[in-house]
Amino acid sequence: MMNINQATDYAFRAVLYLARQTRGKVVDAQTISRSEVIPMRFLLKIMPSLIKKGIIGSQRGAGGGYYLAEAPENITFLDVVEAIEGPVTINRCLIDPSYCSKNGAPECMVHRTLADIQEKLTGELAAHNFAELLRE
Amino acid sequence: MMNINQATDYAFRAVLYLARQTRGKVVDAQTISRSEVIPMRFLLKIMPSLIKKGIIGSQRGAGGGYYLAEAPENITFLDVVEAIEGPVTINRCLIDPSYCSKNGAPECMVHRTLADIQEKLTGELAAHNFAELLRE
DNA sequence: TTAAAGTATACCTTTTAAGTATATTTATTT
DNA sequence: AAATAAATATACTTAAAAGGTATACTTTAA
Repeated sequence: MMNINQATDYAFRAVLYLARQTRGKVVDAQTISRSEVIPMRFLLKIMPSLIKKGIIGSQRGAGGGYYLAEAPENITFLDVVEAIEGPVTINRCLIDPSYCSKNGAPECMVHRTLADIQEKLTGELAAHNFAELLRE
Repeated sequence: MMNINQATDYAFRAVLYLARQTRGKVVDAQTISRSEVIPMRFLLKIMPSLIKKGIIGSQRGAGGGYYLAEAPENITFLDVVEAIEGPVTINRCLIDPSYCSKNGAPECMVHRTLADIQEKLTGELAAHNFAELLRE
């Protein structure tokens, strides 16, 4: 079905939640979990991926939590998808030619067309940022 | 990773194989399986989905096989994806609101943006047909 | 009428998704 | 300095989906 996974869906909501706070405000995991109806433990597991990408930051210890590390207009949908799922690849043969059962026939037309479609998709994901979500 | 599955990849290659034959030619499953390096039994399982969509047709009995049921220019990538995987939905909340753990908050911004992205993706899939693959 | 095809089902095995649990580290507060 | 609140690291579990295989059956040309 070509869909994003649940973790990514939760990540979108967590980032949007932080984007709605006053800039730099630190919010603990439990508050985000309750507000966005995301299983607490699961949220705790995906947050480090967003941190590694530089989308959010964290403050450890009592009174700690998470905060937005970038301006909302600089965080795109592509950033979040890549943070959680890694590079977007609509067909594995596009990253690993050995994956193809025809052994990466170099002149594969299907491959080329999928590469084109994939490029359009990533472009579209990159075209949407979180500032836009705050406005509407 | 937002990728199509293996069955769809095989289906693309099977359809392209038939599109390369002289119009209406009947080719048996084993020949397609060998030429395109697709596991025979697996190919046999996915072909009925392409038939239901009207993309290919079949001839049963001795000397039977499969043939293209449409002109290549009328078969799009979207047709094949939908035949095998059903409707393209990048997030399940887009087809089933009850799926959302926030219970389909009607004014969900993430939802709206994903719907937009999905529309662009299906448009892109529909913009590529098999006649185009024959030319290059 | 027999053999070569596709069809229908059902099964199996591996991987991935989704979520849970435990122990540990960090840092604030008292 | 101790207690406590919070994130982090790691490992485990369960369920579903992906990918493929096997068997029995139906159709039809030769």
